[in-house]
Amino acid sequence: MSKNKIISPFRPSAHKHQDCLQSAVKAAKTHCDESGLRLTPLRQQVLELVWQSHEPVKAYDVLDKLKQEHSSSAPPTVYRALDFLQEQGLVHKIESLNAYVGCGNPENSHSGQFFICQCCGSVAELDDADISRLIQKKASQMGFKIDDEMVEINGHCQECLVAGKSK
Amino acid sequence: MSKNKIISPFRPSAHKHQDCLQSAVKAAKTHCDESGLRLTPLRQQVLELVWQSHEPVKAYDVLDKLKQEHSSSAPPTVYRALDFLQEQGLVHKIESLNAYVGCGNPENSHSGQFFICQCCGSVAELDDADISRLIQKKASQMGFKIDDEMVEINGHCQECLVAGKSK
DNA sequence: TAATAAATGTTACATTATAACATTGCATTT
DNA sequence: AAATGCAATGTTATAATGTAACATTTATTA
Repeated sequence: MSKNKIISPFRPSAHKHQDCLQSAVKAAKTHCDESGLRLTPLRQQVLELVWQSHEPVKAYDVLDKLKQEHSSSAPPTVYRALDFLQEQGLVHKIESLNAYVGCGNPENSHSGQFFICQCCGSVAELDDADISRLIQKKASQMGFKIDDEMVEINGHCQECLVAGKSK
Repeated sequence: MSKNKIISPFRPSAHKHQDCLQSAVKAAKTHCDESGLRLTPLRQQVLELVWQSHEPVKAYDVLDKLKQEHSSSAPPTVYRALDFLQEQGLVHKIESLNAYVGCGNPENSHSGQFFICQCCGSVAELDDADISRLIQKKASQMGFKIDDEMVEINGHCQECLVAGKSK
């Protein structure tokens, strides 16, 4: 499989998002089954809430929605579920936004490169071996050993540019 | 001038840090003079506190130290100064740490790539054109227009690796 | 079934950051 | 020098993000 892949592209605003959500849940179930881990109803619900869109969502927004069906929810409820999902590569945290976004390819562990549209708020995720390799090379030149990469790029996606939005 | 440069290298633990601090303050003064901006005593003091080391410092740690000489300080005092210094490229925020680090090259505006040692906490900053160019190329392929890049790499620096620390 | 571990509930609090309005200080014009 | 305007700082309060610590419940296994 190519390592230069688009994990989650920018989506046309009218795409059939239900499919994204369903395949994410299915992948999560498969992953957890194979790893002997429990995708509990709570964890699945948090995963689904994160996958409500391709925009990163805030922990406290997830909490608010969670409370509607599950009144005992509190901050630790959400943070624990998000921590679990992150550890399993099912969601990523966008550090520059303090927000979380679903991962479209939990099969392969990766840190990902994120392109964040400041106009529509959507995020596209790449897992691009060229970028990783180059960063790795630069690190080696300094004698630096990489544990984890964070690449978050802010800008404007094609759809917003074409629409002439500027925000 | 080469664009592939190390803005701030990892420093030997015993380097003469006073020189780093002094040249940072001098560069800041020059920059503000040339731009008609005011490096007020407060802003300079915050800059100096950020430059106490090559480790990112937390806003509230800056605040605690500031209070010792300047008892009226409050969170907005520090955040305003940090915002000013960031806008002028005199400090960078490390998003993954919610912490701030001095910039060794405020002359040229840049977003920088940061290598963070999880052992000693030090940060090295690159402004590497190869990395920027590659990210730019990948963005173009998606029709994405970049406004700002954040690259934060966690790992272990050479000095810590040699010393066999693992933390 | 009892023991254990994992997950969730619950309360409290720590950390990070900003809003809103008041005051002060500096620069320019008169 | 006085009046004006704007930038900077002071001040209070609160919002937003995240965690510690311990109790309880649920699932798994001995």
